[in-house]
Amino acid sequence: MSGYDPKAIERKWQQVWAEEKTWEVANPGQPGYEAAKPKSYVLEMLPYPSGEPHVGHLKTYAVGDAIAHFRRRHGFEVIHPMGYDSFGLPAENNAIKTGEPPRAATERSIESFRRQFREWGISIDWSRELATHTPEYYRWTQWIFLRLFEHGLAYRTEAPVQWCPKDATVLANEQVVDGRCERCGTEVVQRKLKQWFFKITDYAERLLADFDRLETWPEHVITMQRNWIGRSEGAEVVFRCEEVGVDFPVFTTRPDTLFGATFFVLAPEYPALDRLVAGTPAEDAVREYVAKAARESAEDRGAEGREKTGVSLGRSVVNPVNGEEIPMFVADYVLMEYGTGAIMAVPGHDERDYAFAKSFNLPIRRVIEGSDPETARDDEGLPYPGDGPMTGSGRFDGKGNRDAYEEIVAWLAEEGRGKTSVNYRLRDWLVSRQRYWGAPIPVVYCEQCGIVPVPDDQLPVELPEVDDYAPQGKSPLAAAEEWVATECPRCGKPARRETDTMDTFVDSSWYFIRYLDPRNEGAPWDRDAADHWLPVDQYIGGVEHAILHLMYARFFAKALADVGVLGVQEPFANLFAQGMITRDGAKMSKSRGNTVSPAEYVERYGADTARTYICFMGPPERDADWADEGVEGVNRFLSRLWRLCEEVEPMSAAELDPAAVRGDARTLLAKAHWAIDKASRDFQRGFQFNTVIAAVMELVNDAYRLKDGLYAEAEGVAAVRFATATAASLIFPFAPHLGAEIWERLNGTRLWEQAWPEADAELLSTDSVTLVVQVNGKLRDRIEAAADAPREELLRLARESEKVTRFLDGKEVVKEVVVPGKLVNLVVR
RNA sequence: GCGGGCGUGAUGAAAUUGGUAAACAUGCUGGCUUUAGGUGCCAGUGCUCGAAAGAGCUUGGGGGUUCGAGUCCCUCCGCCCGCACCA
Repeated sequence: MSGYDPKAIERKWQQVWAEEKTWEVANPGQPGYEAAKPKSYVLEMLPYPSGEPHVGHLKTYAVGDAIAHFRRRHGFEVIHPMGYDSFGLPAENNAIKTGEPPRAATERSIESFRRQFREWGISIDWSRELATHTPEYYRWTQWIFLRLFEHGLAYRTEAPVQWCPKDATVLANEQVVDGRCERCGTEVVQRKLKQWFFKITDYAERLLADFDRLETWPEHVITMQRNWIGRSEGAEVVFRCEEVGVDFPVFTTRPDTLFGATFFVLAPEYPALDRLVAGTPAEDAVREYVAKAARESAEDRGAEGREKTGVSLGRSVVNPVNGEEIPMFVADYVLMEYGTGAIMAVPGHDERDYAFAKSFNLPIRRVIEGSDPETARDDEGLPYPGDGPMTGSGRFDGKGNRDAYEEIVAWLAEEGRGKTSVNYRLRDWLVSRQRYWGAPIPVVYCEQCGIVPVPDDQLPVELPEVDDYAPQGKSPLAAAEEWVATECPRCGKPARRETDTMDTFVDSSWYFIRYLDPRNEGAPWDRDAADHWLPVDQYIGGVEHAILHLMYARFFAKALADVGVLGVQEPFANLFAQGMITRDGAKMSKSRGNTVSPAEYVERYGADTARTYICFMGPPERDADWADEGVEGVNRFLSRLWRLCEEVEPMSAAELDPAAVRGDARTLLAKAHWAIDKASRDFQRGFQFNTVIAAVMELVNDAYRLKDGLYAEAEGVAAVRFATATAASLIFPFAPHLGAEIWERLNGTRLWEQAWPEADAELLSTDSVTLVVQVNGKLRDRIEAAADAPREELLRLARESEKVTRFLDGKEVVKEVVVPGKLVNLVVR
């Protein structure tokens, strides 16, 4: 025996698949298009090519590839493409450090990723490969930008934005975590800058509503997005400052507490603030407070348990429900980004307002009775956030606060002082970056015409070569004078190009559509091709993209549908969020020195072992810790399967008649069909690959136990052959090279062209079954009985058992429970 | 604080509708093969008592429903993830 040689086997099949372009599929209307087959779009999130792929990538593509293979063998025409999210900061930061242009380093990484994906044997349609940093791709990223611009969905405005001093760029809200840059961990600061935004807030409602259109998404991902969008219902109520004649609308979720408002607060960034205090005694104090707030980081401002600070404005507003004048303050616990940047403060029923009122000695008033009868009406139980009857609220007294809520809003609306309102936490998506390595924003600034979009026929706006990649507070593109200086496409006069580039999340928000028609030079995609393949039937990736990428891509699909170039509202019908692979219980990182290099394991054990191990570690959605012993265990199993094949291959076998087979041959055959059944069900039940593989292991174990006896007869040999080929067939989605090799040796055909096996119901059922006998729910014996034995027969057998009678002696059986095929339970007293 | 997830042997984990807890794998122990080591094959391995037969106990803790609970209900504890001065 020559032993399991994964290297030789894997090289052989990878060559076959590459030469024959096995995994390529054609679009409708193209030669080779399979009209009869239902389509299935299986997609893993595209990798950011940096250095070498890591085990996280291996897991994503091992899981996705298993699904792709499974679907193909169920008769689907599976499209399974691959590409690279190749614009981005790491390559650029590397360029700043080493001087090597980002393009060179990126293309080297792509090369390495491509090679390893091939070595892993992933069944990719390479004819559709793309990279987002190529002009052929970002030309269409720019094209999409222009369409959004035309539809008012891309706009430029000056706004306070989050600036990362280290990466020297602004960031989207989603890319700031706890006041720090999501990428490098540096504290962000606020700056006021003119920036490009996408109007994702217009889509807040649809992004929420269309969760209903999704088939299978993990509940927690939906929840995270729902929280992020942060819809809250309430009312907008207008308070007026008579002294200066300005209206201050506020958003509140508690209009029922309006009578309890005892003061009013503006955010430090509130635009009308200057005007309010100019020339008043409060001016200096307010200016100072605002300046101090501006200096503080977002993280410090949001710190937990922070003392409430603020300054009185010396002005007041009128509460529209009772005409009362209440004092105005500026305080940093009110955020300009949320609501209207102003609040009515109800210290009796809001904790934050309560804390502020305590510090500033402001009145605290109860307007809703508490639930505790002892303190329902006095000030002991304040602040009280719950429900109850209204009090101190004029004509609403005695009503439940929920009813009063509706009536107060209706009344305000009549008076023109308020209306129902819905507020979102979601902000518009800030897409400009003051960095080099991204798609240039395709607009031109003309003194005469203003912002002028670059015409479609002048795309792509190519990224110019520059000498210095280091950002100087503005994009390195600004230094490319020749490139910046252009002429206005509208009037022909000298004009300047936009020097910011687009957030890389823009690139990855539509790549899955480009795959469908990747070489199209006249359009981003052919509409028929997109309509045919979309939506993605199964999307696979890490949960770290739950909000950013997945929400942006959902927004893009809707926006593109509105633009009229796409036919789906939701790009990803089913999402599978895989768990992380850890080492020694910790996230892998270079600084920790606990990384696992897939290449090393592929070299030592082969890709089949590495892939199968990853799928065997546990349910793929769960985090799992890498263990070298586990890899060896899986390698041992694949070797066992291989040796079984080598052993039976040369033996002569008889034709098998499943109906006539008896004895061990039948036992093994039945086991094979059990494995088919189990594997098929578990595969579909949430991709429980670990138990699929365990079932194949059981089959191989049984074959080993029975084979020596079976080899005596040609029928027995046939049974072992069948078990071996079945094991190869079932393990194929995880170990495609080994599966294909064994199948070819035993059956002479190509495994991936064979339909997924179906279990023979005849062989799944057995004549006799083992039943458990319990007395008072405790296991006492097991009995063999005919599968169709009647209840009386089962009870007789159970009572006859010696092990059972011991527990029945001197007792009275008060109840007999019989579950056919499972158990008998005798209840005694 | 709000939302979501999880808690089962020495370890990774199984357990379709409530019906044999611990499949499969790792690790460990023993046997066979081998000059030896490794590999390979076979067997054993939840805990306690017991020489054994056997008995009792066991799914984070406590309680409940049921003939029967890892699974359903209540309650408490612990860990992980997301959001968080969001009006």
